[in-house]
Parts: sequence; structure tokens; C-alpha cells
Amino acid sequence: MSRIPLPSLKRLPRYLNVLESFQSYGTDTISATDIAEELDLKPIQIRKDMAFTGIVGKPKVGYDVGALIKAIRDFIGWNDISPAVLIGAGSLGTALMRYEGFAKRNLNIVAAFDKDQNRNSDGRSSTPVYPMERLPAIVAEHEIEIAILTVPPAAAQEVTDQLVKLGIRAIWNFSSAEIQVPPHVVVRREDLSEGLAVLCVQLHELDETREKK
Amino acid sequence: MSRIPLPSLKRLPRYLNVLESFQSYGTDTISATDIAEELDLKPIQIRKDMAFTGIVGKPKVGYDVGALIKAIRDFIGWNDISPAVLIGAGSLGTALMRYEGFAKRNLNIVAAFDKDQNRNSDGRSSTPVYPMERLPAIVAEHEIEIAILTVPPAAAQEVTDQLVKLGIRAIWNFSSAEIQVPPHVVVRREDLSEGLAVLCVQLHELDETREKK
DNA sequence: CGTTTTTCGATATATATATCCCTGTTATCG
DNA sequence: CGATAACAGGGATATATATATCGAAAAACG
Repeated sequence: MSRIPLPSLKRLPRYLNVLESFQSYGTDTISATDIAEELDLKPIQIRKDMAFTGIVGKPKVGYDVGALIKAIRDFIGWNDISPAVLIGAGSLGTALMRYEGFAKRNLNIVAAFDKDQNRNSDGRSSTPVYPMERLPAIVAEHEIEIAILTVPPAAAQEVTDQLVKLGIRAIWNFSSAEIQVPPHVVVRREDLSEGLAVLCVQLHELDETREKK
Repeated sequence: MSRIPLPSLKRLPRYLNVLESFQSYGTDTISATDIAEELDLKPIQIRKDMAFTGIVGKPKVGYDVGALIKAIRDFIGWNDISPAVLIGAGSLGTALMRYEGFAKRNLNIVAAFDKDQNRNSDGRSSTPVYPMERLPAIVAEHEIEIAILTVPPAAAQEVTDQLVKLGIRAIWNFSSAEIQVPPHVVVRREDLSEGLAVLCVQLHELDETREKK
């Protein structure tokens, strides 16, 4: 479905980090070799990835940092503000509300919602927490397409069905539950145990190669 | 480096979720077709992945649920308790301390550490929060190999160097910073903006295919 | 007790992704 | 001003991953 390979797409935000860092130091041009060095990748991979954003570089010089940042952000859609709702104001939900990184990428969490009325705003975050009943009104008012799901696994499907009915088009699922959606809705799973598994196996493999020596 | 393909490894925790769910309903045997249905995957892929864990199924029946759970957990290393430390008791760090999913996978966050002394335990989590000075003693005492990094990007490399010096072998990096480690240490990046980028692009692509109709 | 159906597991094929090789361009240095 | 080195970008190749095909095994059923 994707025109850009998924691995390439996942690397783009890392490129952005490097580019923004270079920009803050006043560098206005950067080569694929420079980026590759920062990220432990091969220059050729960076060039191939950049091609998808439509940007062209200059031989012997590299890419214009500002133009490249703009091109990548345009490609991902981070130059337009995306309003979002967050469902489930538990500890993870609260942490995401406070996460500064979203603002940088123009993701605006308009409001959070929770079944438990006691979980209202604690003042440390600017995002208001409402009861679930207010969800339809807020989604309609702000024309929200993106929902962040941080509810317990048991509630995930029920909440998902609600969100779909309200016209939500993209769900970022932080619960470990597998949720079912109609084809006109995209879901992105963000499962911590996945990362933990990779880390554990890599650690184990490291021990094994060490023993062989 | 990995004997198992990375995508396969990432699917294993999802299989575990399904298996545990089936087990809780009393089902003691499961086919690749069943799992595939739950996860929207093809049965072939599940069988291929299972082969890496060394488990063998029975024609016409499938796999023994209990044995499969044990095999997968053994493969990942989740049957042994892994003690870990968490550095950076901000909102994300606190959320991870409270995350119940880690206990299920035998990851035991022994203690958290923070530069800011004020961020001590708030009672809602059983994990104690210590000042950074106590880090060496705790790591040595519990023979800790795994560190969870939830510090601001600017502090990431400095803390990493400290961790490496203390003999930490695996770092789960939740900061957006790119950290450098010697070859005997593994790093797993867990970058939220990566997932956001994928979600945004997929949402956009969905709109495009819709317009074409 | 044979036939049918389901499912595993091995081999083969297809697709996706990463890497290499070559060419052309452009800044830098002699 | 010419030679050289650094870099981008296209096309070809290699590797990794996913999917298809097939045969064999075992349960179910007539």
C-alpha cells in the first residue's frame, strides 16, 4: 500500500532529529555521509530515502538543511497541525499528554477522556480530561481524525468501536489488545513488549557470541 | 547478527498475547490458522515463526498452547527474571514504572534514579526513586544488566556513558537522542515520533486512495 | 477400514529492502 | 585553469522477508 518502504519511513524522523540538531548549530548544508555517520547507517541508504521526499542534493555539497527539513516534514504531514484526542488518562496516557515531542511534530492533543471521572486534569498538563460522554462533541467540534488509545486491553475494542462510529480515521493503539477496525481506518500498534523482546534476545545473543570467543 | 529475522521476533509477543488469551479460556491446543485469524496474518508466517522457537506442531491439531507459551518465553528469555534500573523519573519514566506489562514478562525494575532529588517515590508505584549517586551500588548489588533510559535527550549520552562504565549490557532508549555505545552493549531505540510518522503517512495515503475513487 | 479434510513442515518462488557499481557534477586545491 | 576528490543519483545486484506449492501425517467421518 505504501509508496515509500516502511523502514525508510521510520528512518525519516531520525533524519529530522539530526537535521534539526545541525540547523541549531548554524550548519546550512549537510551530506548523506554526515547523516550516516550520526546514525550509524550507510550514506547510500540515506540518499535512497531522501529520494522519496522529492528533494535533490548537490554534488560535493549535499542537501540544504532547511529545505530538507521542510521536505521531510511535508512528506510526513508534520507541517499541518493534526488535532487528536487521547482516550485513557492512566499513567501512560498522562505521560503522553505531557510529552513535549508531539508539539514539535504538530500533533495537538485537544483533550483526554476517561471513564473514571476522578482522573481530571492535575494541573501539570495543559490538556483537559473529560468524561467519555463529552467525546462526540469534542471530536465533531475540532474535526478530529486521530485518536490515541491508552486504555486497558479489556476496554480497547469497545472504545475503538465508539471512535470509529464518531468518524475517527487513525488510531494509535498503545494497549496490548488487537483491535479490529473497518478498512477506512488505519491502526498503528505501539507495543512495548515488542521492543522488550528484541532487547532481551539481542542481549542473549551478545552473551552467546561472547562465550564462543 | 540475529538468527531469527527481526520481524519474526517482533511478532512473538503478539502470539503470546493470543496464546494467553486462549489459555485463559481453557483451550489447550491451537492451530496456526487460529492465530492468524486473530492477528490478521497468514498461517504460513506463523508456522515459519514458530519454527524458530523449536516447537513442533501436530498435523490436523496444531500446537499445544501451554508448551508453545513456554517455548516462546524461553526463546525470548522471559522465563528468567531480569532485574533492571530506570533512569529519569519524569512522566514517561513514572508511567513505565507503573506499567503492569513488565511484571508479566519478568522484567523487574529494581529502582529508578533521577538527578532531581524531589522526584522521589510518590507512593503510587512500588519502585523506589533514588538520586543518581546510589546507581553504582544498586547496579552492583543486583547484578543489573538492563537499563531503561527516560532522560531528556541532552542528558542521554552522559547517562549512557555512566551506565556502560557500570557494566550495563542493554539499554532501552526512550529518549529521541542517538546514543553511542561500545560493541559489547546493545541499544534498543523506542522512538514515539517514528510511530507517529507512520500513522500520519498511512492516514494521508488513505485519503488519497479515497479521492481516486 | 478407507476416504476426506485439516494442518504441519519442507522446498521453491516472489516480493521487498539494502547494497553495490558506475557516471556525471561541482567545489577545492595545486 | 586543469586535476582531483567528494558527493548525488540511476541502474544493477544481493540479501532478507513473505508467500506459494507440495507432500505427509493425523483426526474425523462415512
